[in-house]
Amino acid sequence: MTKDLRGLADLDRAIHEPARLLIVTILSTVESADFLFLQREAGLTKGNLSAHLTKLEEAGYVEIKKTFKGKLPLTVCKLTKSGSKAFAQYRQQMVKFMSTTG
Amino acid sequence: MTKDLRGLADLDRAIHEPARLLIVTILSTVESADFLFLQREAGLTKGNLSAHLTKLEEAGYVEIKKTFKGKLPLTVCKLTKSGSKAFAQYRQQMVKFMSTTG
DNA sequence: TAAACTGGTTTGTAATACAAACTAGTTTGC
DNA sequence: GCAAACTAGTTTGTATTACAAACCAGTTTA
Repeated sequence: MTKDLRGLADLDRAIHEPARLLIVTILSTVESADFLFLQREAGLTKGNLSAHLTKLEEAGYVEIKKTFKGKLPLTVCKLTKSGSKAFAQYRQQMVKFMSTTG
Repeated sequence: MTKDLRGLADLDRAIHEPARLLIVTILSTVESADFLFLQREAGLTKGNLSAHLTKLEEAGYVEIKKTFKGKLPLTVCKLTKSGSKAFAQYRQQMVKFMSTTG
């Protein structure tokens, strides 16, 4: 397994951005997560989180379901199959390029 | 070694950007590199490379020496001590967060 | 019934990545 | 000898972005 460093230029930008990387990493550890949980966990402002979730949704990586908990809105997010795959590949690339052995 | 995922938000953005991550990774494999070598190796346009090198220099991560090879300009770049350290830490973080074990 | 709160989205703005256009000097062709 | 083409970069213009402040629709509290 050789490192063609140029592969670094092809990193998936939808995932690579730190805030989204954090969101996706969190989502990869749970079955699903609601908006406020993600906000607390990631430490993002609502506006910022909302924007990043929209990007991830547009990329097809996160599925967003709007429902209600009692009378209040509830936004539930989960990684799609495609999102899981993309994240797995991103991790593989990163570990490959960043590990010292090689 | 526990993963506090929030650490992902603190990734060094001077390094994290893909083009710069590529540049820094290349520089970490050589003692020094001139502008055109970096351009070929990284596959960046001159303008883009120039801008990224300036950023890395401003961050104190790359030292840029302008000299001449014969009569033509020669720009030689190398990682500073601080740059090497920052890159090592970046890699550590990334491997820590992206490895599946844990 | 108005004020404050909840769970978000939209909007404005500053920073960024990028390539095209430019610059300063050099070599080549005629 | 001088214009045209080339070298090695830098600066400038633009489109995209990340981000938080302002906003919004509905709900609870006073």
